[in-house]
Amino acid sequence: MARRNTLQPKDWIIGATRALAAGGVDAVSVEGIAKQLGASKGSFYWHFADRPALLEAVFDLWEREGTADLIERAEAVADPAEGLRVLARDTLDAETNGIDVARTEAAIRAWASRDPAIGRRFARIEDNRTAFLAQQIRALGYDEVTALRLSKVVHLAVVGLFAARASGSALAEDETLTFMVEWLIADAPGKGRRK
Amino acid sequence: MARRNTLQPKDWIIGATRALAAGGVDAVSVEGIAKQLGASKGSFYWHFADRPALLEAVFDLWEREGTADLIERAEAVADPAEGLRVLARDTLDAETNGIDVARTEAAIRAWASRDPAIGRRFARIEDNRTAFLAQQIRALGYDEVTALRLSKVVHLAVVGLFAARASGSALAEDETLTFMVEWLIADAPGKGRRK
DNA sequence: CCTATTCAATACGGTGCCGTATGGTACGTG
DNA sequence: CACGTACCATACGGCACCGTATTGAATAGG
Repeated sequence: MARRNTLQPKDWIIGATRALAAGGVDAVSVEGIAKQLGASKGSFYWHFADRPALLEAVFDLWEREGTADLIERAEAVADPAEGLRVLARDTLDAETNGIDVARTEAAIRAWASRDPAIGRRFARIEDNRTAFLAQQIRALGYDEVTALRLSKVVHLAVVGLFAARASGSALAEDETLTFMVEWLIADAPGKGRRK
Repeated sequence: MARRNTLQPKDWIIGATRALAAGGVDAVSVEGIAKQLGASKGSFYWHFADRPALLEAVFDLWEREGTADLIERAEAVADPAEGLRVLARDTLDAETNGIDVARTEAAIRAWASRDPAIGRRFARIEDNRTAFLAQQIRALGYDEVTALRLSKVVHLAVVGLFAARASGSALAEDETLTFMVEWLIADAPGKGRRK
């Protein structure tokens, strides 16, 4: 690990993610990122086999930093109400690695809807998310079936929030999500919790 | 209007919409649609000036058939509860012109997030939708500010429903939306309506 | 100081797409 | 039947991109 002013794979991955967020998966071009990075293709093909390999690395990084980490942080909180708040706060965090989270999320979902392999991986991640959501809501005191329904509603709203935010919609304010979460907590049957 | 077995502009528009729904705006290629239509570029450039003109026509058609019509039909219903049900039912209708509505909607939103002109038109349409939603919810008996909040939640959930459905997610069942709508109606302060 | 290894630039062939140019066919009308 | 017009196919130049091949610089280690 001597060299330091040399380009690392992660630089390419981040550049690719930036391009992905900005223009969708079709906009992730080796030559484009190279220019935008002040390098050339020669460098890229040293670090990666080909374009698909880069895309896979993009997905891997996003899966770790944009998904798994969120749930881990929220899981660490004992109180389910507070866990949901933490999750909401993290979800609303605008960027990671200087890249817009909502646009990335939306672009990756669109990508998943076209590439079957990515689609399968994405579906698994989504299942994890809603399972965790349902579990937290269940822990608030809701019964099983209601918790499941509510988790779906909340999840769809979050998906919509990302999509709307990516398209610059004025509807996508933080307040809409926090309103939902606080309502969920306040209306929980278990303990008559009020803010 | 003599010729009938000849290609009409609308054929190209529908083909383009199909391509848009399947692969996003970048997948709308003149040569691709031509092949998929059994024609050649010569035909296309007879009916349209260029690719942007085709895309504009795609957006126009979608705006009329996929948006304005919905609100009109729901507006025709006097009872706000029934109007919401009609809107939900129409929204969940799987296809128009043989094209998947959810994928089209998702693709157009992604398109709007990249093309500023489309973005502005799309934002106006979205405003109309939520304004109508808020008005209906208000008519159920909710107060102004709550109706506004709820309309945003419902709208985001619908956006999420489309996005999730486009990516083939199992979470995107009709039931989740109808559950929300029925809950809205049942919990309305005005009349204690129950199904 | 010499050399092997790491990293990167340039040049090239191949492909898919856009838009134009040019030519061809079929039909309505005189 | 001649002819103009509506409609369409083919061929072409240009561009952006992928992936490979080749060459070059910079550094570590003997």
